[in-house]
Order: sequence, then structure tokens, then C-alpha cells
Amino acid sequence: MENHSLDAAFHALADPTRRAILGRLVRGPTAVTALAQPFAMGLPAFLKHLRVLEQDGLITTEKTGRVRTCHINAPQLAAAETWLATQRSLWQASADRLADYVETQMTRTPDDAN
Amino acid sequence: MENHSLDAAFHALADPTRRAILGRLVRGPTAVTALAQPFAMGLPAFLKHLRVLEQDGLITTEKTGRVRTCHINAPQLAAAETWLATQRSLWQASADRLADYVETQMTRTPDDAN
DNA sequence: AAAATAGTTTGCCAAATGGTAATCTTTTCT
DNA sequence: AGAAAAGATTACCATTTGGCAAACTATTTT
Repeated sequence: MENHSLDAAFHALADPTRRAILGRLVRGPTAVTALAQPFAMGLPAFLKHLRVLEQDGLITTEKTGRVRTCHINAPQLAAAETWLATQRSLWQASADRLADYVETQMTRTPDDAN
Repeated sequence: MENHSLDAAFHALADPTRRAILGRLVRGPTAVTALAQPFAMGLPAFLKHLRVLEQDGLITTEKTGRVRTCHINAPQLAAAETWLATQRSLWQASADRLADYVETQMTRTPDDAN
């Protein structure tokens, strides 16, 4: 079972510029030029990042007239978050089991402690 | 304020092989060869992934004798999870504000609806 | 009808990425 | 001591990535 959309989400999130774009879009939909303004790069490079975010499903865009507006797509963000939460909770479970085991060993036969 | 450790974490998570490695390590510490066994690639390639995970702080390793054992480093996982949770909650807040605004517009002067 | 605005496309480039094969070092088992 | 096991190192390769400059299209504005 390969989770392609998860691959896509993490791939998109790997770049700092793209995470910053998302960080701005959570405040609300924004047009391309306004979105690009804080970044120290040309529009072509910026548009590539937008296309990655769109193809990987983290944003959607629509063009009306000459202006293209970008919106975040929250469910895809949530998918990545869920993966991380799951891993952390699995780790927690096995860390807890280990703690139990250690405690058992220490309390069962205290005179065996070495 | 650039968050380097967050950059590192997402960078490491971007690759499916590396996420699979973490998926195995949450079950408990594992030696390199055992960890590599399910993957269809040579050891050198695999070791590169391990080094990325270690440099980016998602795992720690220690070598005793000839075997190197790998452990997950949960706090770094949590950092990425927190970033995602924060973004989602910011988005939620502004989506809620929008809903309020729309409702206000619709209920304040219903006869203005167009 | 010009001129400005908003974005797009094309071609190019350097560096990073993800992989290989071959060789080498260290530790452990017999 | 010799062989096997576990991992590390080195050199090399194809592809992807992230950036640029220049030229182009479509929509507003004036």
C-alpha cells in the first residue's frame, strides 16, 4: 500500500519557500503577485513552487481575468499531520512497553539487579 | 526567523524510503542490516538515507562492536507535527471568520442579497 | 489605441539527490 | 589464523531541483 498523496504532500512541504507560501495562505486566499512579493526570487521560479504545491494537492488556484488566486487545501495538510501523529503514537506505545518491561525486571527479582 | 530544524525535519521526511525507515523504527531500535533488508537498494544508498535522517535529527545511532543500532528521535517528529497543526488551526480560524462574515452579511440586510 | 499590469512560456544552468559497483576496515565466529 | 559478517568509503552516473534572463499573451487602465 503506497500512499501517493502522502508522498506528494511531504514532497511539497520539503521546501522552505513552499512552507512559507502555505503560511501566508492560511490567512486567506491571495493573488500570485501579492503572494510572491516577500520572496527574493523572480516570478518564474516562484510560479514553479506554486505549480508544485498545486500538483501535490496542497493548494488550489483559479484565474479570473488576469489574476490568479490561490487557496490552501487543508485536507492534504491534515493527511501529513495525521501520518506524523500516528508515528509518534506508535513510538509512544512501544516506549511505554519498554518502560513497563524495565520496571518489571527491576521489581520482580530485585536481588538479581546487576 | 528561520527555523532550521524544521527545514531539516521536512527535508528528511520528503523521501518515502526515509519515512518507511521511521515507520519501522517506531517499533523499536534496529540494527542497520535488519533495517535495510526490506528495501530494494544496496547498502551504500541505504546508508545515505540513514545519514540524512541522523544529520537532520530524526534518528540517533550508536555503534557497539561491528553493529550500529538506530533509534527514532521523537521530538523532531513532533516539531514537524506541531508546524502542521499550527497551520491547520490558523486556517481554521480564518475559515471561521469568513463563515461569520458571510453569515453577518446575509442576516444583517437580507434585502440587499443579490 | 497605448501603456501598464499580471501572469506565462522557453531555454538554459549549477547543484543536489538517489542510485550503482567495487574496494576496504573492523569485529566476531570457528 | 582464517573466514564470515557488518558496515564504510570511494568514484561515478542520470535525473531532478531551484534558480535565472528574455520574450510572450492576455487583460485592465488611462
